[in-house]
Amino acid sequence: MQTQGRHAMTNSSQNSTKCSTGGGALSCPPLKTHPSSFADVLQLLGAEGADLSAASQIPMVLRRVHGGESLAHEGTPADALFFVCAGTFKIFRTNEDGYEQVLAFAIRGEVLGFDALCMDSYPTAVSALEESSVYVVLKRDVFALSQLIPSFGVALQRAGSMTLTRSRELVELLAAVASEVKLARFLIQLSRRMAGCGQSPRRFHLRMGRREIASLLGVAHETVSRAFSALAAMGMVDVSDREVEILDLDGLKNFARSTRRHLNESSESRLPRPMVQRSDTGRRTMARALAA
Amino acid sequence: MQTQGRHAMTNSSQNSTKCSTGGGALSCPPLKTHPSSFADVLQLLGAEGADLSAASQIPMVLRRVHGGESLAHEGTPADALFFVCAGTFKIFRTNEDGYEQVLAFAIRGEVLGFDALCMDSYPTAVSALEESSVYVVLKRDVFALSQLIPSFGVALQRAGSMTLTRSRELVELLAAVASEVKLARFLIQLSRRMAGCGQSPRRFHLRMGRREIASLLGVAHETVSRAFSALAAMGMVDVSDREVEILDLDGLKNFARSTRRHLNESSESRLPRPMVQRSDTGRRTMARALAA
DNA sequence: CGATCAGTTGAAGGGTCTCAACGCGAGTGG
DNA sequence: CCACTCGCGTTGAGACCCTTCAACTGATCG
Repeated sequence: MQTQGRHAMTNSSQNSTKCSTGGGALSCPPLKTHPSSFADVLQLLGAEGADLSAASQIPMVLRRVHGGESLAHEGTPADALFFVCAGTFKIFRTNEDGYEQVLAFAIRGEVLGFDALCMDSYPTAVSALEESSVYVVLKRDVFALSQLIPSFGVALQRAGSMTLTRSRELVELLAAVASEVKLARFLIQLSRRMAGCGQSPRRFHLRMGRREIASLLGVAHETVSRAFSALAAMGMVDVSDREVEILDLDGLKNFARSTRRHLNESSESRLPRPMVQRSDTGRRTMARALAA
Repeated sequence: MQTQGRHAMTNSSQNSTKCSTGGGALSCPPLKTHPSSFADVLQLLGAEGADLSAASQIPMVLRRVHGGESLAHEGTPADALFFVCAGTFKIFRTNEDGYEQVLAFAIRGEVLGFDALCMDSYPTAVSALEESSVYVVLKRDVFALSQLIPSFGVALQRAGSMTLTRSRELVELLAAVASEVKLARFLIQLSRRMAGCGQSPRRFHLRMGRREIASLLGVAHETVSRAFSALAAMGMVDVSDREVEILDLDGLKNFARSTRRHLNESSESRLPRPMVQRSDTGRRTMARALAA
């Protein structure tokens, strides 16, 4: 689907700060109230249903979020937690220079605002990249909810733990590789997450622009563009604007293993490496060789 | 204190994989058992004491960890959660090439193994950088403990949230700056965390080596060394091996604000920068000018 | 005391940033 | 309807920061 042209999402995924509501997390029209919402959230987070008749007085609404709309603003009072039901979100911070640093992308099943549990205001901003929906839980209700529905507390812990794992994977991605390898790892992570949501792991539509990917990966957006071209020239992927198809997943995974130092300081190397030769970095050579 | 020479911690902070216990988190001699341990942990995490007489059958021990010893190995079954009571830890992953990617450092008050809550085996390894101690809580007891001592569950959530916030700050650090700025931001974060533990925010002893800092920051260790020299030449810090003194915290913070693009896509620049001239990137110029 | 390792510094090369130009699509308003 | 504007994505060219290799110092340890 989505056979529309190049910038189909342009009008909705532009610079945020548009039609955001800011405060008042429950101020949007609730499409659904609490009879089965708890069950939905628990299923969303991968937990088994339990005695969820207890918490009938605690509000939990499904909120619809338009593309470009903000769920949370950096520095504003943090009153709610969100569970992504559908759509895509970006988590970011805005520098005082105006530079937008993307910290993560979130899709179905993930929790938003978990980093605000330990403080009074949101440390990061959240905005939707497309038409999305989230379950809203007020922070002041989290404790009671965890008491009344124990599996909710467990599921919340698991979701937070998962978010931390994702963030650590991102650190690993950012810290020690060349730009094409960064992009390859990013695509693999994305592919895994899409598969976890029942989507195709080989072919998907990027909800974010090149600039946002570049911000996440810590490179210039031109470099992301060049990296896409390089991966395509290597036959790993097929890219047409935001439509991505992974042609050679094994090759991509193998390429994503490239490290910065091809010969590192571990003296007694556990696995001897016979194929790397001196006087050549190896990674760029590998890319060029495969591209030729 | 610690007037010893350059590599005082060498024998204890060397390559890990030494006297690690691996499995069996409770297999070390417990120095203390549960009467007041819960109160200690709650205070450690910044929560107020509560009805902690309920959970007298749940084991919670204070485990001593020697420098270089591992608390968790990547991929081994995850059975426990740890709360740092004293000392310093590094969280890292080892690439199949043997390259050690540091993901975070942890000090007093932080939780270790939170990312393992959502899976069966530890996704990251943890080892001590110095003589340290942690409270050990078995994963299978976390649920019961949260039920019996509600403030424990809240404190655990807060600790996880804090860890996620730290990880996001690290992503921000890694993603978009030059090496000296990276180091400056790293030092500022470290300073803040030291202050949070009651230590001096201006003068402290680095528990980790240049290679480990370099791995965290995603640069070569020589670059870290040069960045230290550059910050010292700018008069920001005074560095003698692992002893660091921050001389000009305001200047350091100001310098840490430097972004990659000195003229970014925000049209109306709020702070005009008069000293940068064309045909020069500006950040290196700034460093050299201050160093001269 | 030789070996080893952490840390520093220098020199050369290359990958990335930055600036620039171009094509393209969408929205706007004449 | 169509020029116009705007933003996204791509590609090229030059400058430069970082990586890599190398050598050196100093300290620890067997």
